[in-house]
Amino acid sequence: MDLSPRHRLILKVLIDDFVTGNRPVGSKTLSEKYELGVSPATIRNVFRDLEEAGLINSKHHSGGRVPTEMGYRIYVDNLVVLYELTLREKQRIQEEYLKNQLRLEQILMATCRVLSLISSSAGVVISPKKNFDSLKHIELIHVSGDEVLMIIVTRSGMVINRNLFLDGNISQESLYQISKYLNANLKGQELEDIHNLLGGLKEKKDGPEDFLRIVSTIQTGFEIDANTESDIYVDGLQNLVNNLKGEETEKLESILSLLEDKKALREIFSKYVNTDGVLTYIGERDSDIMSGMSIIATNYKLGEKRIGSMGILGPQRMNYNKALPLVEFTSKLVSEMITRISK
Amino acid sequence: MDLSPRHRLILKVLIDDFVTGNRPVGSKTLSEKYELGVSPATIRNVFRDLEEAGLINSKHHSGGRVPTEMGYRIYVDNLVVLYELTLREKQRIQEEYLKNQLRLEQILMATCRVLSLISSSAGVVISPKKNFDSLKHIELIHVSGDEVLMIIVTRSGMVINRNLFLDGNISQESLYQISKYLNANLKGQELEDIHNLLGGLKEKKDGPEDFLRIVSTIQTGFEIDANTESDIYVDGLQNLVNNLKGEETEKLESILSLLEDKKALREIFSKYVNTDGVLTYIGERDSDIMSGMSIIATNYKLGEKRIGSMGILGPQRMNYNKALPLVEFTSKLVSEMITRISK
DNA sequence: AATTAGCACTCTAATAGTTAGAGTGCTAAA
DNA sequence: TTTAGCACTCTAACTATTAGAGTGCTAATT
Repeated sequence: MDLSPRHRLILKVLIDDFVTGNRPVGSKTLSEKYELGVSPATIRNVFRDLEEAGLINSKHHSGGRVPTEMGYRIYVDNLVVLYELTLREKQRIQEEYLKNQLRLEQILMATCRVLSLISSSAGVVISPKKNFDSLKHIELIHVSGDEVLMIIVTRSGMVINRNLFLDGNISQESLYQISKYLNANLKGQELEDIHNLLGGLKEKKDGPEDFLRIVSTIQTGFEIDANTESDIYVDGLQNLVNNLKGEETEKLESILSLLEDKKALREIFSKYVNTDGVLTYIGERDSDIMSGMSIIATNYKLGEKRIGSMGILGPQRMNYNKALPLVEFTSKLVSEMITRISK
Repeated sequence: MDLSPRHRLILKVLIDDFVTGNRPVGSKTLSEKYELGVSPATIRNVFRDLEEAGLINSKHHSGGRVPTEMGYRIYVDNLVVLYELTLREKQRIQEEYLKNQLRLEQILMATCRVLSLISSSAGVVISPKKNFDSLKHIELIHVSGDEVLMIIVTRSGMVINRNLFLDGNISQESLYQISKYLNANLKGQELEDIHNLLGGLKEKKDGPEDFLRIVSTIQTGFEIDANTESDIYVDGLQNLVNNLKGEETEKLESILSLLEDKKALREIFSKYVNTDGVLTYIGERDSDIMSGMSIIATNYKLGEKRIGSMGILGPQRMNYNKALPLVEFTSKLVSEMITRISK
């Protein structure tokens, strides 16, 4: 399936045109609108080849051609000429961050807003995976009776609250001592490792007496389920309505329920945390929910460490040439900001 | 504009029918479908009166009648016969809560889900107003250098985190002492009052020396902006798509952006916090954003105190007879649960 | 006096027919 | 290998037509 330069060119302009105009593209229009140097008849011949290769499609006998998922795949991987964000656009993005830049939560929210605003699709940002974040501070607070509030501050700036229930009463004084001990010994470790470490200390009975009495409970506080314990930010739903205008409303409904289903969304986006570069997922025809839709996503980092994922979700027919650089640029910016505030 | 019983009856069945069938209602259908004991001609006469009174409308000369906002108003206030939730429905609601019932956040989320599921509209829940919540526990934690994390646990179960920056360094020991002092003196007070109290202590230089040194900063931590500091839960967006199917997509777009605009949403719903009973807002023709839509909302309580608001947002043409009891029942349930967990 | 039957009229939504425009594949010529 | 030419196809837009439901008015009925 190696394509000649002409085949590639024609596939590219076909997709460019389809993405802009949202209607099937015919040989005549293509030759008139773009200076391809070949006649419609030649284009038709190329179309035939592309159709045989499964890269384009036509719904009706004389209805013009439309890219298939595979066509988009080739386009995104090889053909798209990335648009360079203008200075104005970059400024606009940066301004959005300047409004409130102190807290992690606000940075992520702004990121989501930026993604949706500039791409005219839905922006999605998943907060850092907590289990790989590292401990900045821990504190145990006696709330009432046998109830203890455990506060974990992580390096990336998240604050995790846990309600723990002990077997018996414990004084705030003891809790202070235990907090002190925990901070001295665990600071800087990843939360997931801490869970294991605590297991070890429990086994070896290593540590102050008060601490050993409640170590099991504390350990459960460090059980972090990556699948339920990250926040998800979604923005720009109205863009989806706009983009899917005219298509069946069921599509819109199913996408909206996907975007409301935190668990499913997390599952979809989580795979981008641990892969570098901006990736494009193009919904397949048979997988009902994402059919006709694409996701452009990447990760963001704290220092050199990939901690979360972000991206945009829009119709397959979207401006990849702008969306890809947007996601890339924004992710770098977020990473910088997060790295800065964690110092 | 006092309506005879017959006028009221006909307005009621007209709206009942329109809400169910979503198409304009004519005199003949009405007389055939319902046993009104009068002929179509009589119904037509009644229609004329109702039309003169501004309660119903017809878009085209022979296009059947449709209720106006005023018509809905009368219907909701005087005519609707409330549906009694079946035992099954009540059970279903309670089950939704049983899945995760420990934390306030989860209760509110479940409430939102219930509202949207059963009403087939969008559910909206606003978390408790923080400034009227009362203090259960406060703790100051030294994070690094001059940065202090202030944790406030409220009676209703919320945990508020604040990053404070002091003028100079302070030891964790001092912070423990200050926390102790604050808990001893402020526990049980409303957060807003605490802000004022701290001002008084600052004036009078009343309290331990360490405390007075940072009282101003602590005070700023209690500045709570009710307009930005409550969480909002929204669920059931796909229902809106379904309900507004067939209408212009602009409506859907504007409603979705409203639901994404936390500030606006909060503004709309906040007025229900301090009024008792289930209220119905019926969007007016000229106010663009809510035209064609209705809100059914009420508050929920901690003990006897109204602390937050909740409700559903759907098309004007909705099942008021079911929506109203749903909101009422659910709000009572939430109030009970919140009251229980705060003990 | 209130209600209803009858009637002529109106409007929508569904159906079918027509046509211009864009697109197609194939063949033969360049 | 490319292109011109041609016969054919399909859609979307437009027009007619019609059945069905609804209306207001008037005169008859209760």
